[in-house]
Amino acid sequence: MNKIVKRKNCTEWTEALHAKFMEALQLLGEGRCYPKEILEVMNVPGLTRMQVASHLQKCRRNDWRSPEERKSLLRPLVQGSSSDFHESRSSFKKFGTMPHLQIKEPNLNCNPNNTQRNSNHSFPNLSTNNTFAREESPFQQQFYRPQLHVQSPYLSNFNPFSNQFLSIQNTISGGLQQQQQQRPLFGMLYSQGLQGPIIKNTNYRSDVMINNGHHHTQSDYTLNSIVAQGATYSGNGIVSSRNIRNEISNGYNLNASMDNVTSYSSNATMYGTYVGNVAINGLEEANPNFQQYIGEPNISNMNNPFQKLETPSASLHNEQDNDFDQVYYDD
DNA sequence: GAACCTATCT
DNA sequence: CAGATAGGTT
Repeated sequence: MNKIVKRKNCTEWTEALHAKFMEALQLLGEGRCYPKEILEVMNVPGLTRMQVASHLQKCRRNDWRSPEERKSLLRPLVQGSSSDFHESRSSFKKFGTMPHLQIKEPNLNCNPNNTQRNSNHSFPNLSTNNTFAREESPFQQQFYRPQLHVQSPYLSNFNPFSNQFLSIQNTISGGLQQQQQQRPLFGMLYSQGLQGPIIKNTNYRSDVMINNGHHHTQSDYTLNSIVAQGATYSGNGIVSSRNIRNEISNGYNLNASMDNVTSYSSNATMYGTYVGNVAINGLEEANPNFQQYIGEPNISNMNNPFQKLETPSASLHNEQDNDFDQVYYDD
């Protein structure tokens, strides 16, 4: 007998296979993470689209554990947080369907510019301009369709529960709840209704900065807004990091200073998140003062990664500087 | 009707 | 529990 014969129909998603999967995602870019395409890119003989889809589902929901992880995950550690879980599940359902997105501005370099809108809540302060806010795990973004088209005055809501991903994640670690209250959101004000530069926000520790203005010269496109985001996911040898540094896209400058973002330990269900400062404005260079770095604990073992990211804002350099106004939504 | 997606089953 | 499948949606 040859080994050509398949053992079972049940493919096991090994680290390696998953790695391939992740690679495919990377390759495809945020806009096209669909089972079919992933499958094609992966180009693994026996693999079917449905299998990929299934795996994708798991990953999106953060349900998937690598075989290796499973082993080490033999510890219970349940703290009666199941209720949380269910709660989020319900809302999850509500917003579960993917929005219809339009792909726009393909030339933006910033991959993680996705937007997904699940519901629109109006947000008092920012309603005037085109405001855009979002929250999502970069990691997750990888799995979803990105490149949304952010419609003008548009504000997605900040309720963490509106975001299925977040919900799920929240359930992952107990401490999350608090994070949610921090309103991880940010706003962007586009002078000209640009759709491009959406810097995605990150989940748990997003410090928002909204710059109101006087420091800018109105150049062709001025984006008065500071947003932060960053994340890194690394698993199975795949690291996708978004270090945004003076990225220039479509004529406008994206001055993002952020040092390394987050890290994700292959086992975790989490993505750390780091929030750097991205300043998008007419200025040519990133303002050093602007830099904000939220200390990144080595999140190697993170039962509750978020906890650690909770307070760092207190130590942000920027906090005392007046160069820019910062607004933190900490409660 | 294919591809997606979520939910549910095995 | 991981992965397959059902069944609804786009």
